[in-house]
Order: sequence, then structure tokens, then C-alpha cells
Amino acid sequence: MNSQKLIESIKAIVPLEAEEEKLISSYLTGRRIRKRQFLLHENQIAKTAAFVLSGCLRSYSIDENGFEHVLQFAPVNWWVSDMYSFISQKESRLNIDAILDSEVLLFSRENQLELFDKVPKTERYFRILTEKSLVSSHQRLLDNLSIPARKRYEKFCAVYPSLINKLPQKQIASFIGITPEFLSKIRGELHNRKKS
Amino acid sequence: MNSQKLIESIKAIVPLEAEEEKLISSYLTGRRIRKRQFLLHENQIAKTAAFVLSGCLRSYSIDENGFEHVLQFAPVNWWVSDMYSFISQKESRLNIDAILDSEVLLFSRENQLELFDKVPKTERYFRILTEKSLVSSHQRLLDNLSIPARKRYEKFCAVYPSLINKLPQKQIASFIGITPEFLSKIRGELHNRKKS
DNA sequence: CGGTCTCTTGACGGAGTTCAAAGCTAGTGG
DNA sequence: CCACTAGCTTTGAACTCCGTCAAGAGACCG
Repeated sequence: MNSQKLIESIKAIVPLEAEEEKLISSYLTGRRIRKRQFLLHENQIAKTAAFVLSGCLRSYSIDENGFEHVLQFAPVNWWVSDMYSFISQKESRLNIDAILDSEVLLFSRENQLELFDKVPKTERYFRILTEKSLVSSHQRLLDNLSIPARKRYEKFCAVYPSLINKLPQKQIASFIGITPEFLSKIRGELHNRKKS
Repeated sequence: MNSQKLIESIKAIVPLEAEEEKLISSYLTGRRIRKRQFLLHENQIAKTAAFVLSGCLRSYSIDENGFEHVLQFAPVNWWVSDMYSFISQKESRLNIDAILDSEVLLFSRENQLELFDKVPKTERYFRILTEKSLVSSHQRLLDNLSIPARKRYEKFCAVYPSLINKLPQKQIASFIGITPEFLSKIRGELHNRKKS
């Protein structure tokens, strides 16, 4: 599978020699994942992180009452994995599956650490990516603590306009931390407000 | 101020030569911060990150209704900053102040980036730290979405036993995402349960 | 001591949940 | 290509967890 998309994403942050591009590509393996297929199950070990070439994946946990809580949506050009399991190589707490038919590049932790030594620029790339992830995770945390559900939904629509039409509403509800029923009511209100 | 505590913290993750230790130390400046003094105000630019040598700091945002939301407590041996502002050098959204009289080492983004080039091991140290931060931020997000306030409080007590006695309750309430009044009621219930 | 900040307690209110029922959509097999 | 089913969405009524407001009782510093 073509790794050019990932190479471009890396080059947007750190420059790469042709040699290095080849080396990086040699560490990657492509994979197709059908809608509803799993990339990772709870209690497995996340041997790889995945870079999304097409489609869309999500990571989520299941609580003791059986409810799903979406941690992340991963559209094209995003990375997804269970970071906890990936870095510690212990049993994962998250599930990862495909929301749409998707293609991904898989990158093992082992290969990642080896590559960090051979091409330090890749460690920089992931350092920067992780910093940005942390910032958005913090922002989401503060949003959940400080703004009510309706505004969180409006914000979601503003931040991820491309996802709105692709995703079932129950998964958006799960992401912003409310029940599907309540999201439906919010949407009803917003719709009525526009009419009047 | 003595930078040995930080050097030890780095050496727990990556080995360092005596030369490198000196270089790192030369980039740091010490500072005392009294209880209630600010290290960073909202809308300032976070020129530095701070490593806590003694005492305890916290970072928090203030919402449009004037309520504080604690993002992080930073006891001894932790780093604290507004990551968003620190990496982008844009205006911060967070405030950082001291909960107790404290001593910190300050490390500017400029120096950090320079050090990453001179001593790549330091970039690895921060890469690993940021990965771990991200994992705990994700876990806290999922906890807030999936478990009720009483259990979040019990979990907080289990995870940060050393902080319980140092912090005013209203700040613990803010951290776990409830009002001080409701935390007081939870504590009342837990107390009564033990008696019977 | 006096004043300010924190903690407690109680009555009330509201945002969001639960449960149930019905309509809708989309994937699947014949 | 249609029919059937399973899952998604909507709607409403009852309920609950937690927030709001208010008032009083500590606790901590100058």
C-alpha cells in the first residue's frame, strides 16, 4: 500500500532525505479494514499504531455497565492506537474498530523505537504530534468540565464538520459524553430554533 | 537553586554524561513562588515550563461564568506549564499558581528546542514524558465520561493519597468536576457509612 | 480578636438519564 | 430487486444526580 501520504505528513513537520523516506516505508505494512472490523480488542496488546490512509476508525472503552465511550475518531491522515498499551506493551483498555471501510499503515512499537535511533527526526515528528495530542486532550477535558451538552455539540459540529454526515449520531453522543436520546432532543431544539 | 532533582528524574529515563548534566543545568533558572503567587496568567505567553522542586502548583482555566476548573496539580518532581501556549508561543488559556510555598526550575521553550539539538536524549526524555501525560489525560477523560462523582472522588483519594491533606477541598472538587457543596455531601455520606 | 475564606447542611431547581414505544434506515439474503 | 430484520433515531413521561442559593459554623491569617 502507498505510504506517500504518511511521508508527506512527516515532511510537513521535519524534512526528510530520499534515503530516510525509503527506510521509513520499509517499516510499514498496509492493511485493509472493513467497516465494523476490529483493529484492536480490549485486553489485547497494541503491537502497532495505525496511520489512516482512507476511511475512518475510532477508539473507545466499554464501562462496567456496557456503555461505550468514544475516546477518538481517526479520519484520514490521523494516527490511532491505544497509547497506554502501545507504549507499555500491556493489555489494552480500549477497542479500535473501523467506522467505514478503511486502509491503514501499521507501525509496530519495536520498529518505532528502532527508527527513533536510526532517524532521530522521526522521534521529533512523534514528539510534536504527541504534544499536540496532549493539548487537544486537555482542551476536551476542560470543555467537558465547563460547558453544557448543547454547546459541546455545537463546538463538535464546528471542529469536525466533515465527520457530522459520516457518523451515526449515537457515536457523536458518546464522544461528547451524553446519551443518544438527549442528543436527539438537542438537535430537535436547534432545528426548531432555525425555523423560527 | 539545585537542579539535581531534575537531573535524577531525567537519568531515571535516559542515561546522561557529566558534561550533559552541566549543560542541562546551565539552561535552568531557579525561582521561589509563595503560596497564591502566579507563575502564569491567562492571556500571557508561557515562556517557560516549570519543574517542581518543593511545594505544589496547579494549572486551571476560568470559564465564562467565573468558575475555576483545575487541569493539573503539580507536586514535587512534576512538570507544569500551559502546554498549548508553551509549544505555540500564543496566549495562554490557563492560569498557574502555587498552592503551597514552592521552588521551581524554569526552562524556556527556546532553550528546550536548542537542547533537543545538542543533547537528543533530552528530546527522548520529554517525548516519553509527554506520552505518559497523554495516557493519563485520556484516562481522566474516560473516567469523567463513565463513572459517577462519588467513585471519581474515591479514585482520586486512591491515586493521590499524598495530596488529600494538602489541598483545600474546593480544589479537589474542581479537579474531579463537581461543586464544593456536592463534594462535601459525598464526604458526609462516606463518613456515615464507615460508622455503621 | 476580627475578617475573610472554607466547609457544612438543607430546600429547591434543572440538566441530563432511563425506560418504553413507535417510526425510520440500511444492510442482508432469497 | 424486494422483503425482512436489526439497529438507529425520535419522542415523551418519570426520575436522579448534581447544581444553585442561602445561611451558619468552623478555620486560618494578620
